[in-house]
Amino acid sequence: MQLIAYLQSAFGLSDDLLRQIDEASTTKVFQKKSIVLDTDHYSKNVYFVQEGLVRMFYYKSGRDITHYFFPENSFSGGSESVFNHKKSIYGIEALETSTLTVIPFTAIENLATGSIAINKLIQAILLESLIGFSSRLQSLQFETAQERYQNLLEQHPNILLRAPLGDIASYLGISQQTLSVIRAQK
Amino acid sequence: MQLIAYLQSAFGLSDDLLRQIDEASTTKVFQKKSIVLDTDHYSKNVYFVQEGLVRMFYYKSGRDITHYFFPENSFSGGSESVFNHKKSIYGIEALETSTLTVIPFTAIENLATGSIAINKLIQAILLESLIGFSSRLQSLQFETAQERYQNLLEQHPNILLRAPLGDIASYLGISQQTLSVIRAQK
DNA sequence: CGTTAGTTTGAGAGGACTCAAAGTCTGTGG
DNA sequence: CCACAGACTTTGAGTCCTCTCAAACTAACG
Repeated sequence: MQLIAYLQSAFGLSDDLLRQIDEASTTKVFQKKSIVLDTDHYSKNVYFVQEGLVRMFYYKSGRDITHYFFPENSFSGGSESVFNHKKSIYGIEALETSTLTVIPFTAIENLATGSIAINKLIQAILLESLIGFSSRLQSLQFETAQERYQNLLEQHPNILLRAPLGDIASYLGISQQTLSVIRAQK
Repeated sequence: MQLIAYLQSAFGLSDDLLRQIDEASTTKVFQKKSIVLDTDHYSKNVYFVQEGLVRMFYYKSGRDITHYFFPENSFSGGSESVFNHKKSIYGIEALETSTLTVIPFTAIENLATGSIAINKLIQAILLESLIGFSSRLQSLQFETAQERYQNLLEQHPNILLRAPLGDIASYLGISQQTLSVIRAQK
């Protein structure tokens, strides 16, 4: 789905706001395995995944860790760095050839100074992100690797099919070998 | 510090808004070990800790888990349930006799329909909460129990002194016994 | 069809858990 | 002011999950 259509259906923004967002944004195709956004850069962009699958990742002690997967019709962008003015430790990689709409967040911020609706949109995105973190936290703290895999399998079976095992392992917080073992026993 | 003074210094809200928030809020003293908010209830209140220390907790498989500690000058309240309309799994307990200001979030929401500044306040609270979760997640995923304890010791040494070990252990995501062992060796 | 990335398998090690029991602290009633 | 009960903390033994290191497979791509 296209960004504007999505915003309209999910948030019911006025035509005028939609037009302004549309004008500020650009849509680009990223090849499979290409880097959409490097780690450790300043970036005030938000990416809307129109088509395809991307992963947000970062480096921790030299390892590549998957922070999150973003399939079609989702917003990706290092929340913290977009809202703060900090360097983002996160990078974004296209796992499939993907069509992304790049939205400069500064444009959203400008609109936000004059529109309550846009503020609500921002809050909705923040809240969604918060809920995601919260459930991730619970899962890491209380579930075994096995259970986490099982949940992913039930909730996002397509990701299992579309992303490399290594990326999934780091997303689940386990080593690739462990994931392999878990997957074998079933 | 009192809520209004805090809001003024941290967010620079207008006198008019401050007055409205003040009028909607009430301040109460909770005895040590008393329950400020039960788990599994609907609650649209936000609590500002003027004095004392409270912990937010929930039950997971029959165990009492500390979600977070809130010392003086911080806002407590089950973010997710305040913003959604869901039951909160979180409860709040006073670890010390504490003075709390209870703010009905509906009042904030009402003000938010007409004030960009209030929207920014809401976003700031959400963002802070997001950053907190994020660092918690990282810590759980990559640090050993030992390191997590060490960090808490460095960043919030007072909590170690003011809260029971069992509550701290569940906050760190380890058993009380393990925390005891870690604390002994050093 | 060979090179490289991705996945599986195995052995051994270590951290944290559980269950269990002993020891210490704290506050209340005598 | 002391003694005792209940809460809190420590210590120990044994177990299990997940990790690392290492090596063998397998699939993908030019």
